[in-house]
Amino acid sequence: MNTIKEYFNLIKPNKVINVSQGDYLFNQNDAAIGVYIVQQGCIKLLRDTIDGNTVIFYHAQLNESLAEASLYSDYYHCHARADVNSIVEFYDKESVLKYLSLNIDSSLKFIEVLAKQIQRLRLLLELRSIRSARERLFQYLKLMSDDKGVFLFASTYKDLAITLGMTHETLYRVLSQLEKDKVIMREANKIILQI
Amino acid sequence: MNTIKEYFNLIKPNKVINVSQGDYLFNQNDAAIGVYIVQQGCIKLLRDTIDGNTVIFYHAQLNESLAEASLYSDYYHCHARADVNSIVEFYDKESVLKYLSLNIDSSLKFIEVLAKQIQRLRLLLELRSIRSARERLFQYLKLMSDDKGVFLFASTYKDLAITLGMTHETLYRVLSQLEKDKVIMREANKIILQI
DNA sequence: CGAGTCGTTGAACGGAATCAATCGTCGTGG
DNA sequence: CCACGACGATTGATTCCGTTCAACGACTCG
Repeated sequence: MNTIKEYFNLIKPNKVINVSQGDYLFNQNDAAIGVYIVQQGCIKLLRDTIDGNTVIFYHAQLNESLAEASLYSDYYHCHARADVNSIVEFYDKESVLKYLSLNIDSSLKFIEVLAKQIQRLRLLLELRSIRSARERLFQYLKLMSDDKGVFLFASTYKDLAITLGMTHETLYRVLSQLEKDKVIMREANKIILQI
Repeated sequence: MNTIKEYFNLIKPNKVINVSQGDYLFNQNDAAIGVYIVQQGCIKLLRDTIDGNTVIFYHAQLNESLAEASLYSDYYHCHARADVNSIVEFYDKESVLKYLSLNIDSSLKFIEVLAKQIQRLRLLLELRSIRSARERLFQYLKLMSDDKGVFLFASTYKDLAITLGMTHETLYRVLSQLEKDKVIMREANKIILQI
């Protein structure tokens, strides 16, 4: 639903790229040559901060686009890394811009995708303004879980910690705290909110 | 340059609204009825977190649009408050969407504005991942200052503290620390980086 | 099998939040 | 017009929570 793929099908990808686990699709400050759509696997957008920490902006999943924001920028502003072996389609910038300028429906869809991105980023920013680690995690889980209170995570706890702006040690601690207080239950790769 | 105003001039605003200092143009969870462009003054987009803190997403200045991201959403996701007496133009959602669907150039410009927003938000998120308050402030100043190292702030120190995700007390402390260490100089409403 | 990484817990430290108090300024209303 | 209140700017003292450093078991992958 939040994918642009369906509105993007009149244009052919320039190429299809295999990215092995751990490899970078592109790096921060590389020339921004185009956008990508994930066909298989998952690409993570991240940046390294001056003090050696990491920020994760986005996990691009199946059919989701990435680097859209770089359409109007000369270089990429973050790294794109594959956590698992992944396949992505590449669309060069000129073709995309031309395509958008000819297909108003796609442009509108693109606007929608970008607007959603903005809301997602604002949400992350809001979360970061919650000082308490426990509360920050709890609010995140509440936001990200489905109506049954189930939160599935594709990624690792370490990544979750990064997303939440805390160390993984702190995350483990607040997780077991919340579990002890019967606020959550943990299973294989899901967390269940007790409401 | 980052304003949509110039590409938005074929459409007439539904109305022009005066917002007095301290008043809210709209509140979080109000029905999203349209977008606004600042004609005079400054509108701040903000949200309150669960623990009583505040997040500032954006300061919309002259000719900048606000609430664009709400075009595809049923309600506003944040508050919009005027810090000074301000005047804004209002464009209802349907007209804007219709206008965009008829004017490909405006759509593309809109995409550009949204892309810039995303990059700004990512920057803020990156800043939030810097743990040390001093370093966080320093990086912010480096990013936001001009090539002479001058950072002008329209707003107050308190708002700056909120933007940086720290208390105003902490901000004052690191400010005077940086000043003592001759990293910055402070004047009326500017901060000058010594490089 | 060993290297590497994730998940987990413990102990100690440090830095930012919190609480508190003061000063200056600005606007307002009696 | 001046007193008063509100709020921004500033600094001090104390507390507390998250980081940091460290160690260990489990698991995977080459």
